Amino acid sequence: MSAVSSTRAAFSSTPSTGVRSETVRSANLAIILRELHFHGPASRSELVARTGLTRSAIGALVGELVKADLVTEQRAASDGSPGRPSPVAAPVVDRNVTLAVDVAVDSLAVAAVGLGGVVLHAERVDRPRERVAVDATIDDIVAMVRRVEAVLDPNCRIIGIGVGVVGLVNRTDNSVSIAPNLGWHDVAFGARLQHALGSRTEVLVSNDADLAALAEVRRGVAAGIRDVLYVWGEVGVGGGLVSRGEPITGAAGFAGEIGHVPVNPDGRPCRCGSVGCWETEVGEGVLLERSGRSPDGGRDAVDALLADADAGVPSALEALAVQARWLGIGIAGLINVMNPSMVVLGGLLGRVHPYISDQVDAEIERRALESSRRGVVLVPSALGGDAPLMGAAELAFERLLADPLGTLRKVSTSR
Amino acid sequence: MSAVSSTRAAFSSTPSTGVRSETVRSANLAIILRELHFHGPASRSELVARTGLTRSAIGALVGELVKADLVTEQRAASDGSPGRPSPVAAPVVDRNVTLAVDVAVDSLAVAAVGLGGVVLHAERVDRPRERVAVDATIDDIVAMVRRVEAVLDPNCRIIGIGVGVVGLVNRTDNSVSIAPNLGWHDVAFGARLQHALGSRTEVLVSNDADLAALAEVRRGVAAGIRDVLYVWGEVGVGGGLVSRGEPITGAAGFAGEIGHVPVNPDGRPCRCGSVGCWETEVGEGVLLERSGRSPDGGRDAVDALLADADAGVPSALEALAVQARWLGIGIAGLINVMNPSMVVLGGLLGRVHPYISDQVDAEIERRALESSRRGVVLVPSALGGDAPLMGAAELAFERLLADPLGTLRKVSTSR
DNA sequence: TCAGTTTGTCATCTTCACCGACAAACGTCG
DNA sequence: CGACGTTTGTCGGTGAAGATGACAAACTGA
Repeated sequence: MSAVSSTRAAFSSTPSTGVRSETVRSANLAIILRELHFHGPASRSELVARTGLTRSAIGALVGELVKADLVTEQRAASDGSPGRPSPVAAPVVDRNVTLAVDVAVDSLAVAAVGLGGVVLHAERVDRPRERVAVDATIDDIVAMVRRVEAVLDPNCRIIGIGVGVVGLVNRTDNSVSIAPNLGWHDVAFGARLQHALGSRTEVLVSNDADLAALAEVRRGVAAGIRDVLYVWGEVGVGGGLVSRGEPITGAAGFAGEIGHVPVNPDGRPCRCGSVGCWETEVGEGVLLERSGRSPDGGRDAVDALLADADAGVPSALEALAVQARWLGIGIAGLINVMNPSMVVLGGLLGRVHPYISDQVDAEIERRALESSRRGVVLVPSALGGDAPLMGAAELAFERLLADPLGTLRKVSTSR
Repeated sequence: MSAVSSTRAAFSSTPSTGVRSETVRSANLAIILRELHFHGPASRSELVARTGLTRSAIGALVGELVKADLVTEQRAASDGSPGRPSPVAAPVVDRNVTLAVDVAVDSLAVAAVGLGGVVLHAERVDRPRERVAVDATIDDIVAMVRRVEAVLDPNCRIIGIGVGVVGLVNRTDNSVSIAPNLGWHDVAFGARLQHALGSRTEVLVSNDADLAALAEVRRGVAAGIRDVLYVWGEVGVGGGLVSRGEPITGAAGFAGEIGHVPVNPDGRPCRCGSVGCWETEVGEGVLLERSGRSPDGGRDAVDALLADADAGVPSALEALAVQARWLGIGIAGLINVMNPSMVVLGGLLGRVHPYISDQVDAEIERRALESSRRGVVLVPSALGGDAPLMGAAELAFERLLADPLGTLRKVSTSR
């Protein structure tokens, strides 16, 4: 079981284990820390209002977090209102840090993200196709992590390490089952990276589209929205499903492979071995092909296509129209399945969407049930290409946010 | 917000509100009551082992449940093991009852279900197409409820009332948005039925496929399995999605309309207005049509078709083969989206499955990603046609199981 | 019948949040 | 500039709930 779900089990809706008063403390500390992490600094009185706890309880809880160096308190700047000013609690950004890693197809990124979601330092390097092997990737990541660590506060704690990988990730053991774009197959990536880093904290690995969805829901366009469908498309199409504010992982963590839903059973063969998968109709390759270009023209070819569309070139408009139809068909099906209140489009699909939004909307209106689609909004991703990286950081923070002091005890002894 | 999610919010993973010691008590009472409701009678020492609470805590908690007449304690039958025997706690079935209602296409069912999931009394009546109007339906339900109530223990409490309807149900206000098979449109069904029954407890309404899924996960073939895809098909196709043991409802409760996922965009028109929805390829109508029968032959025609298949009649086998292909295509897509560990087939699809399981498996193997489908099992429904009714009862129990004493206070004052 | 084992019960302790009184720190008004 | 009202932190006391540990009860088996 992943760390996220296990630490939360104590307070889930069907807890097998009993609740003790100690659990109450940990839950209330978690509430406050989550509040500060996600919504930024807040005065004590704001915390009182939001949690419903008393002033004395909040005082004690914040005090404990301060003692643990997770939170600082500062005098409030006077805002003109009467009464004694309430000190403002803020997360200690510099000394509570997660490392986030993104293993993309042609680039590698590492970031250090402080509590509160502040990016302290980030690096992204392009890399040639020859260096995507597992060992080379791990070597490169370790080197980047060392560079990033050198910049950090020497007294800082590494709370967790989160990794996003373009591929199918088994979240029960942080291994990569298959990553076609990297040529990986059954790699115990989490364990190997952890060993290479010499870290005692578990390296959490997840699918990059799932992490992008997490990032958008936590800090992006979908912040605060509980039922979200995130669709990420470049060469392939992936997705992240969020229900009640929590990502749907599936039994082993493979959920969200929406690019391989059959939409055209007699269509093109897919690299997954099936035929007519959604990504064979909305991926970058077909779009370029339909506009008369080479399917592996890459980003530059897409730019040219969109320029053509701006200029009104018929072949470009036609290719986009076909794209719009299939995009609408796939999204409509997923709306019927999930009934989200927001659909977020990332990657290529986010770039293309402004050109075809009307056609996509029309197709959805035709294909999705009226009840299910009522109130749904389609929006482009807010975090762009760094969404998986930000999601990886959030994944690494989850353990701390679920049980602050308990996690800290483990982190401090692991050094 | 539905009662289920609101009562659980206090202990969900992201509680906005603080946790008090009173909440601890209510959570622990809930744990014990859930244990007894779902897993049957248990000795106190078993409860100690399962919850991790101490003997004294369990004693006090069980005592409180006994005082509330939710639980009885009896001396254990000696089982040959040494030591002082632990009294066995069992739910009080007869006096804690929910009413379950199932509004199906051509029948109506009402049941009284006692705590622990025991069906105390159930009635199902077929009804002609002329009586499906809202008012007639409500009249019939009220009459059936009165008959059922007459059989119950005069001292029993009605804990809740749950209703399943063949149609799209808005769970935020228990209204039926649209039920094509009944000709209903925007009906405040929950409120109207509640008024007609003269009840003060909220009548909870949900989609019948969602409820069938709930029933299968709580007490059927999928008991204890956390990620389940339930596919229910007769004339139309519906579904219930379960992730982490909890049903996925979507933003307004419309999630699970898997029958309207586009699988054949240039296929048959669907009664929903779209084209090539999954149910146009796997519903009862096409299956009969493909075997050379009238599409509205109903259950008898299906029986004849299956008899033909047993006898090896080519047209029947061919129709089933086509059915198998489309069934596999749809399920494969949903496996890629959800990564369940079990797929449950209900209704017609459950009946047909034994005839075509190999072909369906083969299609899934071709269409679903290897990682996602690994370990997935397809099984027919265990509860059959009564699954929605049983699910309605479970829906009605949820409030009590989330906060036993708090709910009881409301129930007792409402009479 | 007696030792061994398991379990219920009871008094006491610890933890944690609530409550109420008081003091501190601010703005405002005369 | 100082008194007043307002808001908020702090501190001691209270109550609820589970943990602890000693002791009694109830069963098995020799």
